Amino acid sequence: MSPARARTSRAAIVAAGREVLEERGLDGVSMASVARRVAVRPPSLYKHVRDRSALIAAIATDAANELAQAIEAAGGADDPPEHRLASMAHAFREFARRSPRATAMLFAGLEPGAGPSLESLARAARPVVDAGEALAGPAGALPAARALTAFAYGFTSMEAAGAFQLGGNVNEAFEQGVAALSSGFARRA
Amino acid sequence: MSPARARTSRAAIVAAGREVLEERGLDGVSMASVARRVAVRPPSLYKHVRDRSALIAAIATDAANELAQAIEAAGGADDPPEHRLASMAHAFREFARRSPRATAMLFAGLEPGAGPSLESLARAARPVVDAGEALAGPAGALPAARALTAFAYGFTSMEAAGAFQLGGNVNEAFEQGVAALSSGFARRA
DNA sequence: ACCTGAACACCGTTCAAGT
DNA sequence: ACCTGAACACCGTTCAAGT
Repeated sequence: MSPARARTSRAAIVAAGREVLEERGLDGVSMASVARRVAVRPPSLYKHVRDRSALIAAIATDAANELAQAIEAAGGADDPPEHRLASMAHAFREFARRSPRATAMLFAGLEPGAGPSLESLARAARPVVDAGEALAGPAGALPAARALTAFAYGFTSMEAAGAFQLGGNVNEAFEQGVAALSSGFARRA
Repeated sequence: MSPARARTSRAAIVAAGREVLEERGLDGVSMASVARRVAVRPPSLYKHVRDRSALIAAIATDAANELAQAIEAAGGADDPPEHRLASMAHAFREFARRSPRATAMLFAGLEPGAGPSLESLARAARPVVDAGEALAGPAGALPAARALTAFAYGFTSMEAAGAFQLGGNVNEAFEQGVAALSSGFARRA
């Protein structure tokens, strides 16, 4: 009559997984560590996620959706496209600083099946492509969006990895890169 | 009098590790799989590398040195800096296509201690900074080099991850991105 | 001086048994 | 319907014993 009530949920498991990911890295996201955090034994997780790689994929998709939301919020105004792109690039960088390891998961080519869902990534890409079209016209939209996304991701990823060891003003390099790409693609419109 | 002669070497182990890395991914680089490839039992590896994370770091450093060589070769001529930068960006992209998983290791922020040596990365960065200085002057050299490296890395990483799903001409986006960054930073010189 | 088998702790996963 | 302990295969690592 009272079959065992759920003591956790898929959402709680994914959220716990994201915490562990940022604290201990991807290797630290074990079924044991996540189960401990939601106060359950490891085998119980299999009632909510298929296996560890499905859990990793769910964590990545969760992060992608949060990123999409941040980018939508930043790109919504009807400013000139250069401003929207700069503001989305900033939002991306802030997300990457909050969630560096999740950001790496979104782009850095995990094993097939362990990455975020394509829909969640497409949702994050849409506002960038829209602003790219406003900037560079229909033909230039996709290359412009790709270049800006690649730049923002590459930059923040190197930043998170501590790759900028030579001093200098890192913020300025980011600003100038975004500005250079914007004006470079705009000219071709 | 004839103590056991070495049946393998650190170099052979690192080379085997790089093969396994590209074939099966980072998770596939186990002490067991690498030992099998060099025809030795797992415990023997510990005579040549401290532990698995030191092996991963050695694989990353090996890849960084190969990348540095490719970039040095591409950036050597005394062409105008725009040409040198474009040619180094192409060399980077070719390396990333040959060794996609190693490339991800070089930039995508592994756990501390598992990344490539800083010297090997600095060696790869040097020719880019030099060309950046020729393009943008002493003050603009570092931002220009960082922006171009971030772009090239981000782009090839997304390419390897299959992130460019929307069709269109991917090569063209890469070319245009490099050109936009070059001219954007040159103008500020 | 390096290689090996045995051993240990740990993890992902399955499954029968609980409630 | 979900949770659990027990069990299995696998991996990283150590170490004493071989040559």
